Amino acid sequence: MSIAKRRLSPEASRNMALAAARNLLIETGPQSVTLKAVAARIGRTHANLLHHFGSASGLQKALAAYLSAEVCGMIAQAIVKSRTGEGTVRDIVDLTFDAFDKQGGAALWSWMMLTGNEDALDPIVDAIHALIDDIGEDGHEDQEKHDDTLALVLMALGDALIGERLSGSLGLPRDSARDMAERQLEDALERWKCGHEA
Amino acid sequence: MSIAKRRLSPEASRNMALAAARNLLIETGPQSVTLKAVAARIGRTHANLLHHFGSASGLQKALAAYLSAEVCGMIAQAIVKSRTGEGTVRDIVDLTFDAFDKQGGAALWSWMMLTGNEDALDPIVDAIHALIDDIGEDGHEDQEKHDDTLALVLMALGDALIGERLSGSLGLPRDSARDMAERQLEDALERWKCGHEA
DNA sequence: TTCGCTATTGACATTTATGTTAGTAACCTT
DNA sequence: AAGGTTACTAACATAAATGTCAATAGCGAA
Repeated sequence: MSIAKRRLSPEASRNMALAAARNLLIETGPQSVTLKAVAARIGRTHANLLHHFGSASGLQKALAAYLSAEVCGMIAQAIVKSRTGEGTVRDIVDLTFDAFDKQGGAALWSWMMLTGNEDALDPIVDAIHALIDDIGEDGHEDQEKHDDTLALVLMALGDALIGERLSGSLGLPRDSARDMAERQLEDALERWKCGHEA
Repeated sequence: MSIAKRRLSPEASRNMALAAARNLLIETGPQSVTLKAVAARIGRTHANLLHHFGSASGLQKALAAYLSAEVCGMIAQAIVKSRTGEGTVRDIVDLTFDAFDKQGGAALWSWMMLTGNEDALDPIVDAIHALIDDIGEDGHEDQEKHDDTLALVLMALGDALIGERLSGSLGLPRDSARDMAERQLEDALERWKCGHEA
């Protein structure tokens, strides 16, 4: 029927759709990431998205993988810089918090958990695993290291969800949680170093 | 028409509905807390809930207030016990974590934030405010006190959402996050005490 | 007992998200 | 240029959630 649009490669179509979905997620929340809304952003129909992703949950899973890759790439860079002395511990904290907040990680992941779609979180868990192996001064895998990473991630997630609301109400500066996380991570790095030297 | 059920007082009806809604929230997540599902649990129709709560978002707000009261009452008790020496710091941590996890606080709270329903969170924020005034040995209101409370709450929220998934994948025991929170809160209490004596 | 109030319901309307299908046309290969 | 593959669309179908409304009947008050 009528005027068919210019054809895109399946990859280009998927990437455009995923970028649009991510922006939609960040701007207006997970519940607004619908086939119709995403399609409208890239000038297609929702049937087109079903063609490329198979189903709505297929789009969700693809979005999870897409966000994981994007976000973990950023954090990995910060860690590398930190190890070579170019970056600070605070950079790691900021990038982790941003990944959950500004990048939409918290919205996506908590939505997945709350809707029982836990499988979609596999890529991000794998990515965190990889980050833990990279973080710190060397490759040893202490229990402590996992503990401290867990605490950092949990605080980042919590902060992205309710940090603004809560710190505002308590009269705290917006980056109060980041300050706490920074302190804790610095203590942790110190501990790891000593433990290794001993 | 036909067979009308036995009439309940508005309060009894509301309380039954709210308890059902809370259980539904805990068991199957926020998206399953619909008028129809809640009504089915108490043997009524969804039109009945609309009669009592005005709208679906009215039910949500009432649920938020209901959960806040229930949960904060528990935590407040733990704090009182802790001050009289009957309870431990760990009790406070456990109750806070349970409030978000087993009591459904995290599901409700993050659901409200993600759906842009932030107003419904007022009662919880107020309750946290009240708790902060109670916590610790005395009534002084240091910045630090707020900081540490914020960290505790954020970790509890994060843990409720993805703690099981993440700690499991990292090979950590399930209560790893609680252990960390306990340590931090003990340090904090020590700091507050010293600051006050000085 | 009678009367008024209202808790309760069934039937209907609306909106929205997801999914299906057949047909069209753009692009690549030959 | 011809033909096949498939990206793309419109139209339809379906299911679920919310909301409206008139009618019924339980329950307390007079």
